[in-house]
Amino acid sequence: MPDTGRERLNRAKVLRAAVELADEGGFEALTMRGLAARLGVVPMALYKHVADKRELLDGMVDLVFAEVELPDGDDWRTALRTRASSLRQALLAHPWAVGRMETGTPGPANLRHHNAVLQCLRRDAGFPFRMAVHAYNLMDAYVYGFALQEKTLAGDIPAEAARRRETVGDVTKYPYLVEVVTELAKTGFAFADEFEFGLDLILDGLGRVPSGRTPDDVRPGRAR
Amino acid sequence: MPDTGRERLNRAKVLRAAVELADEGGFEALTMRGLAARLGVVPMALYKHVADKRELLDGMVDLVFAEVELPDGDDWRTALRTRASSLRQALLAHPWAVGRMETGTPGPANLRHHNAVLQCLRRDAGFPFRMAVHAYNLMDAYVYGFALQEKTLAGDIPAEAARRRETVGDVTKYPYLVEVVTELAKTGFAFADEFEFGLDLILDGLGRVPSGRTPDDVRPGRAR
DNA sequence: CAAGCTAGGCGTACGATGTACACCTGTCAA
DNA sequence: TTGACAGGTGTACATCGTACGCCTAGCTTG
Repeated sequence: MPDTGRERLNRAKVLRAAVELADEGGFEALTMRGLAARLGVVPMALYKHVADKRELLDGMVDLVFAEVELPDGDDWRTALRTRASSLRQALLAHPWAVGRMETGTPGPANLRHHNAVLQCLRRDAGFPFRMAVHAYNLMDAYVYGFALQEKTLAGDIPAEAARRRETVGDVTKYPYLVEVVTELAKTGFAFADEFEFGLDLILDGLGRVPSGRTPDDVRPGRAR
Repeated sequence: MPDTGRERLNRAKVLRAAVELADEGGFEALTMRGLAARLGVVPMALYKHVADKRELLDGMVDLVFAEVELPDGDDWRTALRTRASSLRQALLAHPWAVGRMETGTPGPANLRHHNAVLQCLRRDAGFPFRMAVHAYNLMDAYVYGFALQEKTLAGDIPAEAARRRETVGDVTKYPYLVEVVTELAKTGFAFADEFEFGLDLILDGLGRVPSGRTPDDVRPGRAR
């Protein structure tokens, strides 16, 4: 008789536990066996709620999407800025999700999110279609890429840099690298500032491009 | 007697074969056993040339770095543009490397590359230190993020989009998403153009920021 | 209330993976 | 001639995802 004291499982509980597990131990800690253990259940029990590990991941990713603020109110630039920061925040809280947000089949939160961003670009910002696509791609590439760097460079840039001074070996061979390494070790490195610099530059650029007029394939500079 | 007809293995051959294997079959096809088979050798033979799989990957990544053009000659903007395009190209040819370029311990090609880019930013472009760091982070985040999108969205956006129309379900719920899906299915989607739009916008922004003067923490707009 | 359906647990088993460890054998230096 | 050693081999193990079948509590239905 399966101990009736414990509540029964359901999909939502499995997904939440999976997210917690991955948050705590990283992606490689997310194993069906480990997840089952955390839920006080035998591994195969999970497959009554999730088809396989890929589908599990899809569900987890959608939970992350659900955490991201939708662009709303304000003017479009601050709306976009807020959603970008929120997206970075979510990826920072769930590093295992970096590089997996757009894989697999999209869940409801995913769809809602993309629709909301597109609405902001088309309706609020008034970008012509092609321009909206450009803008969306640019911003997502930046945020995802930044999150990737932030994850792999793992926070402690100064420490990492110091440790790497030996790796560099012959100091005279890579003077500019050495400068970065020593300078950052001294002055530190704030990912948040770094992120905002790029985000502002991008939003400025998007604001500068003629929005309401040219219907197709606007390019900022580089006449060619 | 280990058949003397075949050449002996060495580290470089192992790395090259590993890259080929991953290029052809994707990252999950890169297994020690598969690699050994491709080299006509027993799995454990590889460990005479590579400490473990992580080190193997480090070596592979450095081969990719070696393929990336260094910024050189020209004015700094076209130099940076060239290296960014080249980096995207390399990541396109080796999708398994996306998200792994800055993990593990950096190899010689990696160090040389980063040093060269920093030299371009500091010496040629004349950016003050902090600004150079900002610029580098911004550009790498963009290129890496774009490569990530290009990899996960897997090329055939129109087909993908068409297939996804069913997934979206209630069309009235996500009108802007539907627009993108139908429109891209019709007009197609060129990653190359998309990439250049963002790259130009970023380079323009970097060119606009006062380079030679303010020594610290320059921000493009958004006075606060 | 009896019967039986079914959702949701459990146990066992299999193939794939990375790699530790011991062994074996040409090749070459002393 | 001999002995070290670089480099290939074979076996073995822990860990992973998951296929397949069983078992039972509790609800549905006559």
